[in-house]
Amino acid sequence: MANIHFAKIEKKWQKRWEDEKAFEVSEKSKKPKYYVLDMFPYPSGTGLHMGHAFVFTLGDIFARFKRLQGYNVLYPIGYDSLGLPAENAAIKVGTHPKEYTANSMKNFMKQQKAMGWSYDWSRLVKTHDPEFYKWDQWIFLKMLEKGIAYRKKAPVNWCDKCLSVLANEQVVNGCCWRHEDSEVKIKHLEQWFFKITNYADELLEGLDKLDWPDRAKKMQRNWIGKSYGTEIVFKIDGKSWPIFTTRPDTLMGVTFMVVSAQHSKLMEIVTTKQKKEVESFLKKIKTTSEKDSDKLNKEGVFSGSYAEHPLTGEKVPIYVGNFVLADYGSGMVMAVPAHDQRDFEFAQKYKLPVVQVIRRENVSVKSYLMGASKINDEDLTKLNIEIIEKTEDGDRKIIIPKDKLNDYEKLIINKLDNGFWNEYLSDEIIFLFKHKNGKVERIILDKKSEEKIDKLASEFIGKKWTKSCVWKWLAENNFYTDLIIHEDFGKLINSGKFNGLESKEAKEEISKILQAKKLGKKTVNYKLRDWLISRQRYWGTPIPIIYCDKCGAVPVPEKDLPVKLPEKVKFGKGNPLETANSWKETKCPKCSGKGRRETDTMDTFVNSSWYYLRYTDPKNSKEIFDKKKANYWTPIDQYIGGPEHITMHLIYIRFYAKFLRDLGLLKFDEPALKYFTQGIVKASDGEKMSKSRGNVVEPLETIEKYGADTLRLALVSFGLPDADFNWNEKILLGSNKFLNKVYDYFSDFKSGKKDVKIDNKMNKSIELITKDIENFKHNLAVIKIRQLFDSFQNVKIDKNNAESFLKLLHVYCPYITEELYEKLGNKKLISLSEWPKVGKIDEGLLKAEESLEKTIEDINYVINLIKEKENKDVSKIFIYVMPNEVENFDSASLTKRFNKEVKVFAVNDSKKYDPEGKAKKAKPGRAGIYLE
RNA sequence: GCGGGAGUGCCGGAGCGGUCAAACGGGACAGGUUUAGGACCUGUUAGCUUAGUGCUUACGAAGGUUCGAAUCCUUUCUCCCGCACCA
Repeated sequence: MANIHFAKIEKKWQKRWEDEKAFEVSEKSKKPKYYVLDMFPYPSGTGLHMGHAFVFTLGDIFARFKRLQGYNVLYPIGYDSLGLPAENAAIKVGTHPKEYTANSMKNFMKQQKAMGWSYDWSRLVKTHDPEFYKWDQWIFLKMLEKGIAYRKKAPVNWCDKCLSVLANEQVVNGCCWRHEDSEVKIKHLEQWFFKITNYADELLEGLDKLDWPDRAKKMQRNWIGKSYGTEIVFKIDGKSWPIFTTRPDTLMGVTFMVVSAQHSKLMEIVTTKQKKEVESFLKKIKTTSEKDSDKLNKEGVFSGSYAEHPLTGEKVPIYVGNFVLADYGSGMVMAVPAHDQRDFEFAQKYKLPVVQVIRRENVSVKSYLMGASKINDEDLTKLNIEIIEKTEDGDRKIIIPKDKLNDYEKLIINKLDNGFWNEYLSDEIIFLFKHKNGKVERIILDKKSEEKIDKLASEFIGKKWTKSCVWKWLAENNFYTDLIIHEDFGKLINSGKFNGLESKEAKEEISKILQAKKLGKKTVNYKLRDWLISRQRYWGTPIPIIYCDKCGAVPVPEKDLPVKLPEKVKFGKGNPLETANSWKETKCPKCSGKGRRETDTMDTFVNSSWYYLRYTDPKNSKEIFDKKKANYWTPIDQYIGGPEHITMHLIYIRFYAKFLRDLGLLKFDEPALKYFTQGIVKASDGEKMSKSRGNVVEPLETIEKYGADTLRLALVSFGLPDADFNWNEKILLGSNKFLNKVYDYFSDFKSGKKDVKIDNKMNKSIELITKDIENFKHNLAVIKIRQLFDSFQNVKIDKNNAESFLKLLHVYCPYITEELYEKLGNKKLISLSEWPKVGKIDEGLLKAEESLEKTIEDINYVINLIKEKENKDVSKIFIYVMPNEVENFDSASLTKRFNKEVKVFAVNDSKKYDPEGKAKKAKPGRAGIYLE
């Protein structure tokens, strides 16, 4: 077998594609448009890695596929070239980020071209180009105008290694997203924000329309975190303090309040008496709380103040707690320990009362059977009562089936000693007291009956039964707690006039009453925060603002854009732009007085939030883009990228689209209709590929050794593209082998006759493969392509089918298919040809082939068997088939295949040779056979 | 804790109500070819059985729905990923 000269072929076709501008497109086409987009790469110095090779190959396959299907496909590429790594390299190696970036890009481009990706290079976009980031600045000014961009002093996440602040989305487990070992600190700084929360609702609702993986949609929903609830006003010292809750139905169970330790108005609540204690508490949690990724212990301290319960007017103590978020809701919560796990933990720790106000239906009945020596275990098991624990003194913890509750009551009334009691918990805690005279009293525990129960209990056992004692007991024994402490909905108890209401009704009712009293209203809350865009770094888009002592923060006029990055700055000591004095000092655009430029730059996610639009009109120097062009190409029909971008990039890009739409520039709501997330390429040992582990496989090296087509084919053959997979050298070799066979077959191609069977198989394959590609099931499509090849590799097929086959393979292996397509006599590029059409499919014929295959299998099996058992070689094969199937069995080709004499008979052929009556074994679709 | 996904042969992985002992690859084994190795070709690869078309177990575990389940439902175990004190 000849080895393919990949390098030569690759070079040849790269040049042809370039010379013919094969993949350059314009909006002046009659074909329908289709926008395929890969997330543009950050050009790092290390070059393209296998992960890149994989994603972009997926994109290229899809772009080529759509192109062949007759779409006007926009498949652009660019570089997300602003960003921290370039700057950090600058610090480390001493090069300027610009140089570093230029080198990286050069390196990238070479590799990208080698992979055979069919980009429209004429639309290349680089975000570090002032002609690009000029429009970042322009959008910023527009946002400022519309009140979307604003500046405020805020507690921000600070990473000591980045020497910059981070967006909320960039904080991972309390650490920096790029530096896992760098704890994020809280600093208070004046920073620029984008009011993404204005679009929270739309960002949430828009998800329904998108053809995205469920996982991605769910993650975004979760990130936006909309929750419906009620704002309830608690009065503290006559002042109103609203809090947010999703469970107003538990309002009557509030036993204390907790305010966040980071609350900005915390000290207004703390009394002078408690001040010292609170302060030392604050100090303590500052030093301990930070790194805990596990749930941290709930801790707190009494503030000294009390809040007024909006319904009962009762005084509720306020605690300062470490577990309440300052920036969610209002930074204070009403604590309902019976129906919130965190509140319960806190209540237990600080011995605060717990009041159950929601009762669940249909939960098992539990009882603690004290004393009751006359009741033996058999009595209980007879009633199907489960004894879960027995104490030394004969007490039993039991679970009673709901329907046996009456029987249980009867049993204990009969057998309980006079002058004793039993309590159990069904929907409520029920006490059965059996007096000395035999009278039985049944009392349900609530606030009113508490005193009476207390009295009776002390009469009976001589010591006081109090609620606090029960709670202590509960805490120690954990027996009833799961029935009382729960977060479920149910019916209200212990809630005065709301008793008996369902949670849902109670929510409405209580909200209504609060609203009437002006002490509350229904409201919504989001987890989503405004986007903090200020970064104290150099290699980003300068924020176009000039500070003036007289005029304040003045936007740079549009005509003065772009505000270019100064070249001469000092790296490594704080914010580099601070060191560019001649750049920093400028005139105030308003009063022409002394002005000072904003030295912060924008988060680089700003660039990727709209780059896809610039591709539609990349060289426009007058506008951000031509509206007509942009609206012709967009929205993106198929977006492809990593799962790590779901909560950052993909939220921001949607936000930007909505803002630009509101500016009147765009006509759509959602920028990316379909989104595909690829899996991660891991090393063959299942670990991440990394230099330190020494398990990295370099795309470029692989290309040199096996060819780009081999690499591309192998990458999609590993498994489903959206699942992670491990690198496997064998699959690479297998792919290479296959391509060699294909190359051999077609490079020496002589057209055969048209064949119905091959047509049929081809048509079926086209149908299935098209579907697979459409759904990104490339591993399956490749298998079908291989099977298709297997089916004809020993015969001559006609030119039409040959071309169809090459086109199917082309999306995966563009180079050799171009080469072979040319060898078939085509002058035009296969890249710009047409996807094969599905012709008529004869399912019957396919079945007939299947049955032929099965028969061949049978024959092979028996040949082996005879050889093994009798050590005889078979020389003649007789096949018996249904009369209508005879035509499917061509004895000549079978003779050739087995290199033995083959005779085919219809089962009803009276002249057939059949000494053992094997014809009787024949069934429709399966032949009978006899060998000798 | 919450949310998502997955558990199939020696391995990677198809199948997602009957056509399944399970595509396709890899590995292993046997045979052919070859000076040998490699490469290539042919076949076998749950168990039993019969010269194949038969039976029995199998699709993490246990139940259920159905004439029929790897496929649907319930419970449970394990693993992976994302979010995480969001009131």
